[in-house]
Formats: sequence, C-alpha cells, structure tokens
Amino acid sequence: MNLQPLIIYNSLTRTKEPFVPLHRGVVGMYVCGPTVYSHSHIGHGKSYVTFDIIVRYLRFIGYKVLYVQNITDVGHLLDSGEDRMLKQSKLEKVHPMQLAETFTRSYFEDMDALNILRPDISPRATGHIVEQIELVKRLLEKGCAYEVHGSVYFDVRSDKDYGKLSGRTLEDTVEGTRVGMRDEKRNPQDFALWKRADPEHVMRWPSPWGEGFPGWHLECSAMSMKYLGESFDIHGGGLDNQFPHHECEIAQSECATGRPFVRYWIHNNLVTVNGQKMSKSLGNFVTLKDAFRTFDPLVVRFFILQSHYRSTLDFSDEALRAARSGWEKLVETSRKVKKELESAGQKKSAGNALDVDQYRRHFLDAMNDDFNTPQAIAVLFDFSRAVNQRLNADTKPGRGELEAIDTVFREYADQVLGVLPAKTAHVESIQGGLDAPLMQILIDVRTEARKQKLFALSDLIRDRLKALGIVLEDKKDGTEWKLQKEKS
RNA sequence: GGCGCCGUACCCAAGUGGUAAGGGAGAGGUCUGCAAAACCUUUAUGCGGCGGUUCGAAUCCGCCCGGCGCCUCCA
Repeated sequence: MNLQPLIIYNSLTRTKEPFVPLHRGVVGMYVCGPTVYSHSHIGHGKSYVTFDIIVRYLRFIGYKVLYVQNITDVGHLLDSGEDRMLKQSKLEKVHPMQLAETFTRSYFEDMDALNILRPDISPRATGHIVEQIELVKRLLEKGCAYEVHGSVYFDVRSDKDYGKLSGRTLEDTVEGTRVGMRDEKRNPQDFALWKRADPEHVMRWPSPWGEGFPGWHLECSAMSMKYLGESFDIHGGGLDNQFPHHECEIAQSECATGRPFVRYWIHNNLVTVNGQKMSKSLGNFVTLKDAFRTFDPLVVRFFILQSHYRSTLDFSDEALRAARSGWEKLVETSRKVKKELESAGQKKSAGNALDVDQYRRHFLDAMNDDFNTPQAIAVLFDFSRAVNQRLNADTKPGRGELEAIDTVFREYADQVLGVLPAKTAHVESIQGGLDAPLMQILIDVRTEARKQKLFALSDLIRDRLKALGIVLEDKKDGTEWKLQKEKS
C-alpha cells in the first residue's frame, strides 16, 4: 500500500511536520498527568484518550514506544498561596498522601474504563524529590537560577529563547504576572524551582536551601529526562498547560542541559460545556464517573474521538446520545461479522468480494494526517455499510473475506482506536451456562407460535424479554437474540 | 491590552486551492405478521458577513460581526 507518511502538528513550530524520531524505530513520549486531589473529569478523558491513541498508533505502525506519564502528588500553589493538595486534605481531614493515593486509584479506574492503556511508567512527583533537587543544583551552577531566603527561582533573563513555545515575549507577560512574591524575584516572570516551606506546610523535604518543596514545573522536567533522556521525541499535554507550564519546562530543561528538550510538542484542545471551558476552578466539570453512569465508557471514548484532538469538544447529553447510536452501529456490524465467521466453514466467497484494502488505505491516511480520528471513524462507517451490504447480499462472503473484514475491525476499531474491544459485553452474547440453551427454548416456542399465527403470544414473549434487556430480531434464517445496550 | 483559536445542514463534526466526508435526528422506501436490525433514497448551488487574489476559495489575503481560550492552579 502506498501511504502518506505520518505527520504531526508540532506546537513548537506551529506547523505539521513529518514525524522522525530521535532514534530509529523508538519513540520516547511524556505526557503531563493529573494532579490527584479529586476525581477525573471529561477533560482528563479527552486528553488521555488523545495520547492513548497516539501511543497505540505509533506502536501499530511499528515503533517501540516508551510512554511516561507523571502523577502529580505535590500540590501547586493556588492564588491564595495555598497548596491545592494540602487544601483538599485539610478539607477532608486526611493526610495528603492518603488523598493522593485515593485519587490516583480513582484516576486509573477511570482510565481503565476508557480502555486507555496504562503508561509504561507512572512516576510520582514525591518519589523524585532527589532528582528535582539535583536539577535545581544544576541550574544554580549554570547561573540560570538564584536563591533567596530558602527559595530558588529560575532567572528567565538567562534564557534568550524563553517564550518560543507560547509565542510570547517577556514584555508580553509582564502585565499578567501576579503580584504576590514579586518582591523576592529579580523579575516578575521568574518562576519558582524550589519553595521554602512555612512551618505549617505538611509536605516538605530537606534540601541544600532548607526545608521546602519543589516548584510548579520542576517535576515534569526532572522525571521526563530521568526516564527518556535529556532530549526526547514527544511531549504532550493540555493546551492550557502550554503557558506557563511547558514554557517553563523547556526553559529549565534546556538551560540545565544545553540541549534541545523535546522535538514534538503536542497539545490537545479542551472540553467545553455549553460552549464554556470546563475546569476545576469554574466548577462546571462533569466527572467521568458521573458520565459513566449514563453512558458506556467506550461511548465516551468514541464521542471524544469523533472530534479532532486539536478541536474543542462541546459536551452535551444530546451529542453523547448521537455518538452512542453511531457506536452501536459499528458494534452491531462487527458482531454480525463474528457470527457469520462462526458458521462460515471453509466456504469461498460468492459474488464480488469487498475491496478491503481500499478502506485500510483511507483509514491509515487519515491517521497519518495528525491522527485524524474523526476521518478515520468516517472510514469505518463507510466500511461498515459496505460490509452490511455484503452480508445482506444473496451471494455471501466466504471465510477468507470474512476474516479480512474482521481483521479491519480488530486492528483499527480495537487495536488502534480502542472503541470495539473484542471482549466487550455488548459484542459477545452470554457464553456458556444455561442462558443460551434457555434462550433457544424460548425462541423455538415463539417461532412455533408465529407459525401458527399466534402473534399476541409471540409478541408477549418478545416484550417480556425486552423488559429484561434481551432483544429479539427475526431474520430471514431464524431469530437472533442479543443483550440490549443501556438505555436513556 | 498582548498572544492564539473557532464560526460548515435541525444537532455533532471532517475537509486548508479543484467544485461540500461521516454520525445523529427527520422524511420516504425495501424486507417483516408487526417490530427490530440492515440496506436504498432524501435533507447546505453553499461553508458568519462584505470585499480582494485566482481559470477556480469553505479553504489564501483584508476588513467587519459573533463565540472562545491563554496571559493566574487547571487535561
């Protein structure tokens, strides 16, 4: 197949670029993980689904990917000067580490539900204080940082490239800088690498500058470089982290090493609710656990992938319902293919076999164009329709063709997009046990009733089963049953 | 104020120079005892508005209108 090469939109250059990793065949990738002080929301879902797709796709096309995603369990300072982890732990009257543990588990629970592959390494910020202190020492040695009263600040004037990611100059940022702590800094844009701890500060560590805790941006630099090297291929995160977080990461990393930090910066756009940004501070966020009460997590995943990762995604029940209907259509087609395959024997195809390669090419071209999942899904819908046409035809596809079709679903819908896992409850009917034979008895009785035109009786059976969540469908060659997907 | 993004059918949403993908919803049809599922047909001479460049623009440029984000913790 002649395919387009993979191109990725690089936030650093603001253009789409061919993807060429630092080392042939190997990709190092770091993504900013969650701060674990509350349950994850839809926005986290969008972000981590996005990078899951990127990892899955890179692996699918043959790269060996090392995927690192941090867990931030040291709070960052709020406007009030409080630490968000500490604030929440006081509120809930638990130790900050207990809070971190609770919500780290909650996070992974939600990510697992979304069928997001676990990162290869999930480093905790509190587990890398030593590395962070080392990095601060390095920056002090290089003259990019200075210490004041037990706190260490990064000197942005020492970095002539500061602002290259977000496209702003030092002058641009002056006005927006908040006033607190300004007195200690040489320049208002300087940012903290290490903060001295006030007496009541619970999370604190000894350092060459006294007891304190790491600054806002330090952990990502320290941990990404520890596991991926001083230069690596991809760094991802939400658009809201582009400035100042990623800008500062670049500054402190490149000043410390004198080498380019990251080759490709990838930023996902944000989720809106009724057109407004969803964020913790606005309090309008929908947690994933809430969403999962109404919608299958895979539907949420599918919904996210139906818009491009660099577009905003507006969350609404109506949009989710629409996504669910579409998703069920794909599930249904894939299920039918599996079923045909079971009874296909070694039959040869009759009629014109489906040109599967044509769909493969279109799907891969879409993915190669900056991971265009909406386009890729559109290809799956086209494919699905073509498959159904084949299955409905008088001349049936044989084993080989069915396997080729099934492979497309398995590789693209399951392996790459992760929206149709082979073992989804909705895909498989209940296996084993008494269910299948009992269902067969009911279906046989109903078939007999229909033969005798006892439609009231046959409809009663169908209605009562429907109430139990079992759907009957009368086909040409007999009645099929399946479990109903969730309602509403 | 500085930096940036977006505006495509009833809803969601691709498409960045070659004549409007896909999903949902609606309408009609095939099949069916009726349903369901599936399939077929159908729903934007037009992509916020006005100019401009071009043989040709949703796509490039300018202006205007409307919405949003970042500049402060946030995926």
